[in-house]
Amino acid sequence: MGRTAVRRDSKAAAPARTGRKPGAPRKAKAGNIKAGEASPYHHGDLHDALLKAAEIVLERDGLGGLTLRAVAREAGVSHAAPTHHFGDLTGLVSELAAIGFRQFNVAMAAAGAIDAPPLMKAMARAKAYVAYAQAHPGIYGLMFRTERLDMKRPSLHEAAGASFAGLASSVGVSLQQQMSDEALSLEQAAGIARAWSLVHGFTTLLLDGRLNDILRRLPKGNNAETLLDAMLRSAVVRPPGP
Amino acid sequence: MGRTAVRRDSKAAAPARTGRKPGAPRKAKAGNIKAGEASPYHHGDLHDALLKAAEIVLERDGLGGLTLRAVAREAGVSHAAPTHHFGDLTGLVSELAAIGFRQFNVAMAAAGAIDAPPLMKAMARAKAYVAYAQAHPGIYGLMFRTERLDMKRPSLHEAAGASFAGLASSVGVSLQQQMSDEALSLEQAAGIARAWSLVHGFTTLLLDGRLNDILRRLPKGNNAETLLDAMLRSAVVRPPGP
DNA sequence: TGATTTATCTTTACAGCGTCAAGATATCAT
DNA sequence: ATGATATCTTGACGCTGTAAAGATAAATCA
Repeated sequence: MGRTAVRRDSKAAAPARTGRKPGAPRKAKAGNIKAGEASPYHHGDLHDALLKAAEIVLERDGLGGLTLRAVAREAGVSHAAPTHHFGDLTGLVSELAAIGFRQFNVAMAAAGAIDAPPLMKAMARAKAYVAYAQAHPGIYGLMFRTERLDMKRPSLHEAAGASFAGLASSVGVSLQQQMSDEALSLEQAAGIARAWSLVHGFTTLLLDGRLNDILRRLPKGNNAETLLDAMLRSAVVRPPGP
Repeated sequence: MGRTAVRRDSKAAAPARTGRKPGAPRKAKAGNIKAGEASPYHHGDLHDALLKAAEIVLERDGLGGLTLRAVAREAGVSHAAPTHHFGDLTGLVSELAAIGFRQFNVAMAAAGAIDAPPLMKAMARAKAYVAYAQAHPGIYGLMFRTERLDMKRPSLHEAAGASFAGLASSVGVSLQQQMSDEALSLEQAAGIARAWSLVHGFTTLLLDGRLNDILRRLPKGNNAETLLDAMLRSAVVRPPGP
């Protein structure tokens, strides 16, 4: 009775969506929306469109601005549309993180493909690692924001696992040993932990602005990259010997 | 007009608060509430009580559960009470992070006070670093969740700066050089970045569960501590040479 | 002391959020 | 063609942060 509902959403949200009465003549074969047309009731490829919108929102408004409703607005659909495709916010965030891991894996594979002595290769990989994070700070942050992820999601679990495998193999742990769930020697494990901790720690500190004081006080001509270089040079990479 | 308000808060929130009509005989000198008494209108030391409540909520419900209203409920006050003391959620979170940095600084100072050769001291400090984070995972996470902090808050800025100073000095940068905002050599900066990245990276990976796979496959009798030990042993600590 | 100012806390209100349920619409299978 | 199913919208609810206004106690001052 005495309860007057108030509409709160979709104020100036999606353009050209209102005012289409039942029975509009939209056809639009799946996955092939003509540019410029008003959006049809069935989007066609909303799943991917939402993920792209999410990436835009994330890098534009930061993690705090990454909400289901903001993504829906960005994609021009109703606020509840994402639920159907991702279940909940954790689902969408997890899928976005999975995309990040896959992008990351591609970048790391490219960096590892060069022909160079082991030490040079290791440095190139480390630089590619940091470079990816700097190019996609929002996504990299997401990839390691465990409390907002569902690591059991197959796509995320797989992509993150591939990243880890790449890292391990670059430190000298054979792929065979990885797959078989075999035990690691303490030295092998330490090698993985050391390499990963060093580069991940540097990356997160850098992205979080925790190195700003250091960077500001560096000798002229230096920056985050040269600092990374110097840091890696000073961190001797020992081959995993017996 | 047709707008019926609905009460939504304080369902079974604070005990023994309702039913105290105007003119109750509470006196309670500031900062000295007798245990068991019903809470007075003026709490006396709500600022600290809220911070303690916040820490409880954080370690119990995680970062997602750390809300102004949850903290107010935990402290037994109205949902808007925290605003007066901290301005907004960022303010409260930042104060909590500042407390974390101060606790952390105490722990690190204790670890650095031992009498041992430099290498042993460095290892002891690193272990103390990780140990603090493991003992207070929620707070440690907060201390580095930059997007939720206001680093310009004096208390936080100061406490975080002290942490950094302690770190730098433990790597051989004189306090005098730090205070004077003097330039750092690339080697000095690399030394700081390397030590911090290594230990911070290990800590965050560990707390985020990213090392679980490694830990599970370690030889019998090993755990996160022995892995850290092995990692630090393999990371040669070079003295900051000229 | 008594009056007034100030600090502290509560109440009320509102918009944004995630999420569920129900309805509308388009595509697919038969 | 027709029924089933997938996709998307609408509406509602309780949660959140936060602003504004009211209530109460403490502090200050005459």
